[in-house]
Amino acid sequence: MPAISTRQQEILDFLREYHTDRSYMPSIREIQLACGISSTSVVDYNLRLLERDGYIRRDPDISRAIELVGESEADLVEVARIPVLGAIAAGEPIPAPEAGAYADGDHESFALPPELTPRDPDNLYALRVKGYSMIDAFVTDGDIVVLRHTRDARNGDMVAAWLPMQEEATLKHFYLEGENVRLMPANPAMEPIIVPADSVQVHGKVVAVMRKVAA
Amino acid sequence: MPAISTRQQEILDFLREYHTDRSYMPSIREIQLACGISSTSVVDYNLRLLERDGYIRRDPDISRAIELVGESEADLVEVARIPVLGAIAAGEPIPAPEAGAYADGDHESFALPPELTPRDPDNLYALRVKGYSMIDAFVTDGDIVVLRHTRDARNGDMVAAWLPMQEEATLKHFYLEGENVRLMPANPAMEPIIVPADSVQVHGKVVAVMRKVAA
DNA sequence: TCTAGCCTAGAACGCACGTTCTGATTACGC
DNA sequence: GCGTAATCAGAACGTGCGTTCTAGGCTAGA
Repeated sequence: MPAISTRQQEILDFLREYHTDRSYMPSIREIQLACGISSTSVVDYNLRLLERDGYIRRDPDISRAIELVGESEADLVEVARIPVLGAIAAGEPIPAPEAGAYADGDHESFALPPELTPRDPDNLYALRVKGYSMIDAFVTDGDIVVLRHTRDARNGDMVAAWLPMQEEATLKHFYLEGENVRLMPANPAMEPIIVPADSVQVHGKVVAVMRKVAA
Repeated sequence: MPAISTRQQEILDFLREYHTDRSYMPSIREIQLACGISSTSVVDYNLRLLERDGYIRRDPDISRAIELVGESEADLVEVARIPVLGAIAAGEPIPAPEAGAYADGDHESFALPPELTPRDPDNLYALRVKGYSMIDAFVTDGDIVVLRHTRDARNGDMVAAWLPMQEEATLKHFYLEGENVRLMPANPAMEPIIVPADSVQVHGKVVAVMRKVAA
């Protein structure tokens, strides 16, 4: 792209600023006023140059029909925003995903990249993993686990389970075996937990794991 | 939000469609034409209702100044797109992040959520983890590791290293100890690799890990 | 049947706004 | 200097476009 004059740069900046505020583009005369330009023809002249150099696109005879090309839109990806309800740690209760929390509560939110988003992005929430009690499942302290809220897990699912008797929360693989539920660590060196099915509360199944490594 | 008539729904749909195409809003008469409405006053009337019910916002006397409220913009987040250069597996060479690959090559790309993006989002690339040779670092088969390309790692960094002598690639913690480099697994049950510093090529340090759990 | 409210028509009004025309001013190479 | 091109001024023109006025067709309840 060719270099542009300070005036053109000024116009371009104003376009960006105006658009983010109002979501539509300024008129010629508004540009004139904002940039301290004396005539509409000067604005038109500079817009013409900006269009020739590929910075903007214009539709003739249409009001405010200026498009900023090549920027923003390409880097803007629609992502699912999911609430981070809290932390999951062995021994602490799992925060309940109360109704309405999914939309936009006062919770911290997290942008899940499209590549990791399941087909059905509803009822998703995230928990921050606390402690080192689930390293057997490649999940360690500080990780963010993304869960879909569900009460009935299928065999093999990795679930956030709450054991009311033991007052313990864990992240384990879920297996229903007759009357009992086996909560299975991924590490053969650790023992599975086997409890009656009615003394386990499944709060959700893990659909994604993310971790930021300390720089 | 109150229910809206089919005509209002039709207008709303057209607004969305038109805006995604042209990035500005249609005029009253364009809406009239597209929705098969006989009069501009009917369009204005319905737009008035849509505004009253909170679906859109309008600026009076300004052409095409219709904003769709509550949607899209809030869910659009600027994310860093990073290229997935290939896979890292023990025994296979690490794909070289050739110059220009960061921008937008023909590589698959991945949207890194802002929460996991480092301050400096340059020189980032991603590798798909193949095999189970790094489970000691909470990284398992199928994971996506995000790395920043760098040649000099600092002690404790988790790096993608290439050992030309052994023809082996690994993901390990890096420690420089005098003349030697110790590549340290996170699991005490596994032995560290100690090699001369000049026979190790650091290709990058891990800044994030992500995993999609099979549904 | 009358009336009230909701929705639709058609046309006209008038400002908003893109465009264009004629010059003036500045910048730059010779 | 001089000439050409680039940039800027000011004004006028024509139309795009929001707005409004009047009025007609619905349906429902009194």
